[in-house]
Amino acid sequence: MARGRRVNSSGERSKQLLLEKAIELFSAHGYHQTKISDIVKAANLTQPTFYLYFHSKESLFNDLNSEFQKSFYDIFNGGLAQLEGNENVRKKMFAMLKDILSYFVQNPNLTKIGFFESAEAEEMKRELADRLVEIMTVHNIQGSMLEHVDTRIFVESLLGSLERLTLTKLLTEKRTPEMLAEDIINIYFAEQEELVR
Amino acid sequence: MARGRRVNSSGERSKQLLLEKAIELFSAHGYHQTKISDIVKAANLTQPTFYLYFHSKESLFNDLNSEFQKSFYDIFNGGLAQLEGNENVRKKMFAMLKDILSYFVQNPNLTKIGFFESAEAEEMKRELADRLVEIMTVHNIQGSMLEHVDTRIFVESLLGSLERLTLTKLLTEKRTPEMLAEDIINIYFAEQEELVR
Amino acid sequence: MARGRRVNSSGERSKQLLLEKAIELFSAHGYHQTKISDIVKAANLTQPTFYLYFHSKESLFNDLNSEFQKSFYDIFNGGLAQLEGNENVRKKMFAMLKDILSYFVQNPNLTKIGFFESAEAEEMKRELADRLVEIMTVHNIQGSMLEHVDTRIFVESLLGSLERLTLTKLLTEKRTPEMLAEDIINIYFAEQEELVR
Amino acid sequence: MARGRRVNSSGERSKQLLLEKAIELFSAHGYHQTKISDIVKAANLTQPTFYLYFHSKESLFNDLNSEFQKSFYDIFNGGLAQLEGNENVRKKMFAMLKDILSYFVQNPNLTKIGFFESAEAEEMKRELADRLVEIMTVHNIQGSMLEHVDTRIFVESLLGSLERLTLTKLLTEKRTPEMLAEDIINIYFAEQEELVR
DNA sequence: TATGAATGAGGTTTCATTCAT
DNA sequence: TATGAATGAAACCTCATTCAT
Repeated sequence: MARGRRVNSSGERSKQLLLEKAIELFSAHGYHQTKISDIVKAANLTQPTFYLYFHSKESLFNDLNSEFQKSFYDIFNGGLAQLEGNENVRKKMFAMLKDILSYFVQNPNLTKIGFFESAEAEEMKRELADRLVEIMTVHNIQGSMLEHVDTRIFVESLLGSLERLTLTKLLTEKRTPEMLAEDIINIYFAEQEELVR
Repeated sequence: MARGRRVNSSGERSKQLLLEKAIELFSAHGYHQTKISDIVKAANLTQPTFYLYFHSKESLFNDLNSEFQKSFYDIFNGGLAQLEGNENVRKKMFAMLKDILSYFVQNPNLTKIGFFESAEAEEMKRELADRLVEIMTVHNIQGSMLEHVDTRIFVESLLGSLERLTLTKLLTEKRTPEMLAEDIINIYFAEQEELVR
Repeated sequence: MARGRRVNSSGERSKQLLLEKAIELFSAHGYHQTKISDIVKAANLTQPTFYLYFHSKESLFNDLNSEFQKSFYDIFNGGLAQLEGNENVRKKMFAMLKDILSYFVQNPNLTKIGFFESAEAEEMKRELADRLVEIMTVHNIQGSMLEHVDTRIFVESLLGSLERLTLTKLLTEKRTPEMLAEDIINIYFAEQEELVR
Repeated sequence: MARGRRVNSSGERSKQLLLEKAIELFSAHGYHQTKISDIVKAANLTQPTFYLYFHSKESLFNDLNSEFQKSFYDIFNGGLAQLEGNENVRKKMFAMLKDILSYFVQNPNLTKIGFFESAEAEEMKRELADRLVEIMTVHNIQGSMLEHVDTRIFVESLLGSLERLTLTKLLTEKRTPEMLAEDIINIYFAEQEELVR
């Protein structure tokens, strides 16, 4: 390939392309198995071009992770805000789950990176769990039938379900966010006369 | 500097040591971030010694994974065999979970590798889920309260809970296998007059 | 984004700017640590513009070096011409040194490049020394007190003093050309009844 | 070249070889123009071998520089200690210079690196000059004929002479340490009845 | 059995330079 | 005249693996 600018080339487009390919490859094969050479090959560009738009492989990965986390926190915090107050917990939980899962389907590869691949994902989930436990404790939420289960356990279990169902049912498009949110609600907040006591 | 066989050295001992350190490091930092040099350093041996006992880094990892899978399948299949027949499902499930979790606590690092790190883990879990779904369907198991939840979803959710609780509660020794098995049973098989119909 | 010729731009101005910045940066950080990207950034221009005016990084550096050498040779040769004849050597030497040092202070960065940085500087100094030795020998100049010192050594020593004093006292503006010329004369041509014999 | 250990190879020897070649090349072409590939090629080894013995190109260079500086400081401080007290300054100066120059001839390439190439060289020389000025001031040393020259200037001039004569006469083996030390003494400490006042 | 010594292969990153506009 | 966009070439460095002892 000759040196210099290509016909019809655009920086914005190239950067976008690299970003897309990076997300695809990172999510498909993980950080270590994705080489810069893979990314630029997929984008039909060369390695120096990568460094025109990104500082380093690591920083690109971190940026992607941050992007995910930011969006996720926004949605999660929005949902949590609704949860305060103890009526209609079931409905509110459903709404929050649906929002989260909707974001996931709309950004499947970013989700794989930020929710499953990155080192920071685990910390984020721990925080998540902490917040949920707190809210549930303060507002005295938890299905009556689960009265024998510690709230912390309840929450971690739910998180695990969310993780696995996302991976196997949502991102494989076997189920929609709505369906999955309903499933989870059915499992963790079985319908009852009164959810709180 | 001295070379050759060390006094008091035994091949088996060296191999065992390398195995242990490899398990520790792979489980702690993952495959790619664990270098052969790290393993042998931890074992106080040298790199060529590694190749005396293992064909390659990859094959060692695969061996460890296989070891885990074999044990796991044994336990799982044992449990499944009990499950056939539809009385006392709750108890049998509890027993199976307890067995699995017991194996996990006894082999925490191998579990991290074989259940969480390896590429084959996912496939194994898929199989697991398949078998569980099959059994549950054939024997018509599933709590009445979950009648609105598809069996496949139910099973994947349970698997997710198992994963996450193992990681956050069992391997951190915050909960025993018994406790955790009970928790899961309480969540997924809430006590009822009759579990099956 | 806008491309093409800027309003108010003039080729000469851009070239001059690049030249200035290049001199600054080459003199401050040396050839290898000065990147084209640094130069154009400092000049608020872009890399291709650099190649509009200069053939390459190396050729620019060489040009700068040549510019210095040319000026230097002019001054030096002028001074040498005066030196022919053996009266008033002290005064003539002083004048020559002052002229050289004046040029140095007026072109501090170019001096750093052409007198200290460039590979050719050494060759130039060798020539310089040769010429000085020749003149001094032919005209039988050299302080009586230094009768035990070989002329070549005398000259190289003086050159070394010139180098170091330029670097540490002149270019740091701790001393004027006049002062420094006098200092050197005082060291190398201590006042005597008769300078020559 | 086949992989693995070569016949008759020795780590000590390889390291030494690399060190030698590195010193040669760094001193001949400077830091930036000396590639690791050059060094290992000269040593008939491969690049990874370099990293078996040195942490990085930069650290190797720094090590070499430090080695020079340490030796130099030792010699210099030894010389300075002798200088305290004001009799026989001429002799003591001669001795010190001879020691320094002797070290230089014995380590010509290291000298080029540590005294002429490294960034730290300048700082070292500044310190050197400071110490000399201090000693000369305190002990009231300085040739009578140089009474019109500021001590600082005197010292910097001497240092410049030392630099240049080292480069052009000593390292080219045109003059021995003894001869050069004498030359410098003759220039800067012209014989007199009394050196101090 | 074990190690000292070495390397093939390949990774990330940098930089001077060039093309298309 | 000037720039946005791109790349060839090559630098430093790492790691799994292997040979000679």
